[in-house]
Amino acid sequence: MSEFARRLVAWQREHGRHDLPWQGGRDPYRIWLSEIMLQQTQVETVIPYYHRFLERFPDVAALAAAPVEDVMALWSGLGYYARARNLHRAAQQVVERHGGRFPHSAAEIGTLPGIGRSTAAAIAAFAYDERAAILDGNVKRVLCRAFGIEGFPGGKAVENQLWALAESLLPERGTGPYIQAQMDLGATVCTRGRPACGRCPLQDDCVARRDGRTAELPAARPRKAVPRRSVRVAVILHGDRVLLERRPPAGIWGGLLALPEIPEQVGDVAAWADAALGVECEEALPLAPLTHAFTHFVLDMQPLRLDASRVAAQAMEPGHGWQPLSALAGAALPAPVRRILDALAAPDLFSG
DNA sequence: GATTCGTGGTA
DNA sequence: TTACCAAGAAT
Repeated sequence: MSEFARRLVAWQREHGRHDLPWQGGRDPYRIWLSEIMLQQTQVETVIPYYHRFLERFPDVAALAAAPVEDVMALWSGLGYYARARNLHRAAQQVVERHGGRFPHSAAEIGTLPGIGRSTAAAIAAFAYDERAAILDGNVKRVLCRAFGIEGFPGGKAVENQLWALAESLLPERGTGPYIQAQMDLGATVCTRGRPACGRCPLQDDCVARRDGRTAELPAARPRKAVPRRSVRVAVILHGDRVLLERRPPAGIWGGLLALPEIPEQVGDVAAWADAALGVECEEALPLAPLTHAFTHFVLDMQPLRLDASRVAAQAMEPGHGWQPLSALAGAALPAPVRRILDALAAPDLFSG
């Protein structure tokens, strides 16, 4: 075993994380679920979602048999909703193509939707002790600092270099504890800002530490201006219901329920609601605006409240998007839509 | 190879 | 306030 791996594993035994909800077992379903939820998402955010999801879908068969809408609802607020759609699709593939038995090799696991090279390796290592390297944000940061790797690690060239390095450092046995050690070190010691080098098992050999360059490695993503967009959305109320629309599968908030967007050129919003949605409304009243920041753009949202005076009976039938306000807690809503509707139910008395 | 996908935490 | 980005994958 390389000295690198030996020190990491020894450190992990003493100082790593051993009591996370998805640790301690070998159920590939639970490991898989945790790995998907943890993609680009921090541990503390995932934990409550993980428990709720397992309670509703205790195994891959239960997940495969569920309507995708139920899956999306349990993912509401977690972001990157394609993960939930892919998770559901993959569960159905496991049932149909693998007889309900999760595939046993990283190569096979990696063919399932939503599972790439790193996630496949993590599942295979934790569930089946397969010897396979991972390369997530933690590992990239640890390797870039320890070995003084230059260049943005999200770029293809540097990433290939890191994959090769990660493979070369793999111990012959005990991949699970080793990759857990890499992730734990990155998450708790070799952090992005203010790394705790004094507690690091690699400090004697770390290039970034030696050269005083922990703030420069790994290299930051190249700059890019973040575009800003603004949109008006309609909060149309009728009795105890609000009108929501199912977003198309692809694109932002794919498959979720959202507030209808008011086209930019519309002047008379009430007239638009009548013509476009078949809802006769009173005058539109502005609610508190909010800003929602995505990774790649910023969205300014101006919600307008409209009270429907008359709605076609057909439009009130199930499937037409009128959701009872009481059912929103379990609905598949994006975070800002949930925020707008929550404010509707409990207005912030101090906002003025 | 570059973009597109959420959300919340941190400095 | 702004910038950055976390157990990445798909296109």
